[in-house]
Amino acid sequence: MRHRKNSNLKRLAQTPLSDQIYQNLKWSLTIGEYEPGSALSIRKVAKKMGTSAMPVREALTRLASEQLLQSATNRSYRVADLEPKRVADQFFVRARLEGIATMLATPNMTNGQIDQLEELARQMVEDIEKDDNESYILRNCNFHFAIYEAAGNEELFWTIERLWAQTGPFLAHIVRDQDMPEDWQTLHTEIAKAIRDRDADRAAQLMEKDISWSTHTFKEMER
Amino acid sequence: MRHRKNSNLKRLAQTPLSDQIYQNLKWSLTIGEYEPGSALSIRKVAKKMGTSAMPVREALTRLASEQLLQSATNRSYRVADLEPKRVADQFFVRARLEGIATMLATPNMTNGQIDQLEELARQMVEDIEKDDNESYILRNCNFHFAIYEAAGNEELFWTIERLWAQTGPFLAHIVRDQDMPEDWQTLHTEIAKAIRDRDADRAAQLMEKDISWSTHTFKEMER
DNA sequence: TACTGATATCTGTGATCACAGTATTCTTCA
DNA sequence: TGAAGAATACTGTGATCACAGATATCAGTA
Repeated sequence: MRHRKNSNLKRLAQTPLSDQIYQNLKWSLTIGEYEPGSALSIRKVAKKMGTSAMPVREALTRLASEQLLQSATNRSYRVADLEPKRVADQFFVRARLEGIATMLATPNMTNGQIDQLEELARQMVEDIEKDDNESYILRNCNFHFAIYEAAGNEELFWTIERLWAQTGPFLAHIVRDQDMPEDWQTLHTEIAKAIRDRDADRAAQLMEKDISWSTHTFKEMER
Repeated sequence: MRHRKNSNLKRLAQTPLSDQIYQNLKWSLTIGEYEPGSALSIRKVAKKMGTSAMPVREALTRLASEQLLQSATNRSYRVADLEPKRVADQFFVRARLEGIATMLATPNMTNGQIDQLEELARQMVEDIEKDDNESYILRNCNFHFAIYEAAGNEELFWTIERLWAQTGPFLAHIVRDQDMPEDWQTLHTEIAKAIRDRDADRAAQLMEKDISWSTHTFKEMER
């Protein structure tokens, strides 16, 4: 009687366990559920997920391959804990790519989609007032990705998605610990407005501003 | 008597077999050794490498995770064979990122490094005249990466490296089958000159031109 | 000859074990 | 009480097996 113990993850039609675990962990990283530097052991995660070590191991090596996790030799996997310079580099690349994506998206978005952006922006202001960081992080994520999806460039979307997962743990750290600059309250509303006006250059510029604030924060931490 | 049969890959100090295989295959993809669509079976690659299936399997899932390989359910892994639109999207992202990297690199490069660029550009002209495609591909790769390394942004470098591996099989296909436009002979020399003049904008512009030629080629294949 | 259906082979995936390192804990001695 | 060293528990990695689904091969029929 081997195999198939009772498991939390069912074997869904055709999607391998390792994929489910990979997606699962990647999302957790994106929304900052793990602190930078925290350890993830194969067997422990496997126990938590209710599977054998095998699929977890694949998921972790994949995440490490995308530099979301770090792996020293014969040491447990850890959530990447990078030099401030490196994190700033990541935010720099994000700023550029997301600017480009915004420029591409601006003429493509329907008025209905822009309505949703404005609604999200409004709710995010509420989140800040209520000090609800977790909700803010989620809505911020939805806001941005709604735009990038409209850009219509799969490769661009996918690259940005990876960068979000990479910077996720750090951004969450900032949002939770630091005071957010005041214009963050209005920035997302302005972005939605620029898209409404079909002003691609301004939308892209605001988007880069939104992200590069994080860049500056990390460059200052370097000192 | 299990384990450790005679293997082509030695267990080098601290670098896992799966890493070696991963790097090995990734490089092969970058320089276009595999045709898009060709199959890679875990057990066959393992036999060729002289290892068990285990490390090969990790390498292949990692490559698939980075979209260098495709994996249908219960089917063998294949070198990505993408829609022309998707490939064009990849080249678009590459063009932008490599433009940015060139701009960052221009003020950083030493005169000695620029000498090397010019030498490479000169040799590439020879390669075209001698119709030595494989040598051209290698030198082209070295030329570009020498610049991106000088940009001093690890994240940017790494993202571009991944995109090269993704577009590698397609670019090699173009270089081998199509006639290259005439200004390719002089483009790299011009890029080196612009960097020598410390004209970052012009260097970036030329770099984007170099890459976007591939974009247009693939957009035309779409029809 | 052309089509059909059964059989054999090959595919990735998950589980399990063996191993060699690393980290931790616990004991022992001063 | 303190430090040092041995023993134990834990880590990722590689090999091997079991399994189910997909593919290819080949025989038998019309």
